Amino acid sequence: MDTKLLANLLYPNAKDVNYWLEKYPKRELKRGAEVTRLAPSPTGYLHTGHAYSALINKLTARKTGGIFYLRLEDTDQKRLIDNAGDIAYNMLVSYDLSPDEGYRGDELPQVGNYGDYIQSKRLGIYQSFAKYLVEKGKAFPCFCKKTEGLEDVEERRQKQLEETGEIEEHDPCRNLTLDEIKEKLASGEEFALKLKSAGDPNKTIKIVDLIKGEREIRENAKDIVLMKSNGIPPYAFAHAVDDSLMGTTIVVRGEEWYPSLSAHLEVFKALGFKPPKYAHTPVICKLDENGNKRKLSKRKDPEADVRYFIEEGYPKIAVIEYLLNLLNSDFEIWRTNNPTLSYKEFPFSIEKIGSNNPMFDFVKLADISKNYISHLSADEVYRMLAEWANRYDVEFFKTLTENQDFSKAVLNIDRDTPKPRKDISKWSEVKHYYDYMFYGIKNYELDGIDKKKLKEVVRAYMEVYNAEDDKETWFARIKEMASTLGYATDNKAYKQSPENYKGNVADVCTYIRLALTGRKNSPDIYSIAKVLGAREIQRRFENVK
RNA sequence: GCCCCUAUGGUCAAGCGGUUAAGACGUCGCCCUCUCACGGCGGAAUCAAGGGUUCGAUUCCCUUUAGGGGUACCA
Repeated sequence: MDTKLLANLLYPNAKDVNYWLEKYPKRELKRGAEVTRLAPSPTGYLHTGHAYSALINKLTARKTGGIFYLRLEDTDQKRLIDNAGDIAYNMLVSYDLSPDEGYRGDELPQVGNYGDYIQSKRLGIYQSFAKYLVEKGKAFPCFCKKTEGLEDVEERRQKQLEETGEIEEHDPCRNLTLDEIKEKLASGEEFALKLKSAGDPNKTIKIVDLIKGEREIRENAKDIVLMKSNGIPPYAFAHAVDDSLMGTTIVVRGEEWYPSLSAHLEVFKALGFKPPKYAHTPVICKLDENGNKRKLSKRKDPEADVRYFIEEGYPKIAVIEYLLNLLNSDFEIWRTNNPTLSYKEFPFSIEKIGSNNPMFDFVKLADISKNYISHLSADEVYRMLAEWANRYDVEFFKTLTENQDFSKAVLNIDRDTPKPRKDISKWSEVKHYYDYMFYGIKNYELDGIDKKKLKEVVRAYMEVYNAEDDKETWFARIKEMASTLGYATDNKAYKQSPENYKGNVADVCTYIRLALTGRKNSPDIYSIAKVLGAREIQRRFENVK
């Protein structure tokens, strides 16, 4: 068969591949520098798994002095969603995972010399390489009726299995003669371009996966589709062409790609390109209703969308550190040893990524987040909280910003100490946590409380309260008052013979706390009183008395 | 069905032929304490099962089981 003729027949207008090869010369980078990329499909949101990959990519590029770029894989027209590219880019930026190169949202121009970074804008490039493969006799047109989605394929495969007992991997159209092809073309039949696989499934090839290590996989033998009949390449071909031309050195992708690796490798080989290194990452899972592990799913799990964490008000760094902890489990040890360093200083290693699919753990996330927040200053907390509230709780934002000093004072309670409180894990919790500070007391937690004693204590305390007291005199005063009312001021004495007392000083404090906050538990009441101020305190006492 | 991946406490996991099997979260108890947190101390809890290989297996091999993924003109 005259493949040159065929190639011209199929792609009469395609440029020679050398045009592109010259346009996109090899990157000049220092030794060891890795070029990584995130290549999401713009389908409406950025998956938590994307953030996870992006982190690996970004850290690897930074560590080696390389480049991390963003490419949009919009080759499936059925699933495209408006603005999805923007969403993806903005999410990366907001998590401090901005790409160094590539697509930057619909507003900003792309950066880098290897664009376009949107696949649908690269059709000419794919055509050239498709034509090249035809010329080399490594690809052929297939005129079979195209299938529409998974059901069709399953049906066809099932039928094939029943008829022949096995699934034919080589496509019958690879045997079409030039005349037959010409005829079909002339009658206007659409064609898909398929790889004429030269692989032998009984042979294996050795590969090295950065995460899985050395492996042997079967050679590909499937005549996979290189160009769909609509002229757009599917993932496999676009991947090989783009990552070669763009100079990607490490492809980080989910483990779900691992089974198709041999096919991808064959495409690289056919193209005459050296394949990149691969890192197939574990997939983040969760436990479903039936107790089974399963992949985080966009439809069922809100946490599959990274925007969820922002909406809930988890600090971005906390989310990143949680992910990092999943990636390299020694991160935690490093973190405790280096409590003030940025996670960016952590010696991240792709090889240390485990191969188990981790379960997403909100409790752990909350813990990391609480630790992170506890180390922030009141100013920082205020800033981040206000930023969050401004978008997600406007009413609270108003309250918060109406009196900045007061808000900051509230947020500073038990904060500026060697052992700061760790009780806030996300911004959406704060309003409820401190509602008695911002909104007054709606209702009192009175179950199990002796109201007579409560009133008695509050009345007595009103008499002796002095807003000028420092903490020690403040407490001394409470003790004194407690004592005259018949409460124990010494815990041990109280424990030994509780019958001699009305209660102990802890109970007295509980009454005061109740009057001040409406709650039985709260941060330090001395600080709370200070922040509330003398007038407000009097008011609150009056309410209870 | 076929192919691939994975398997250490409830969760995340160190480990890479000989260990009292780290650590973190959670959980439980105690201490500290004006409550709650924080902090400190301590406890309970793990090598999926069965075969090999070996002087010796959590570690290497096989089988089973379980879970995940793939088997698309989706990525």
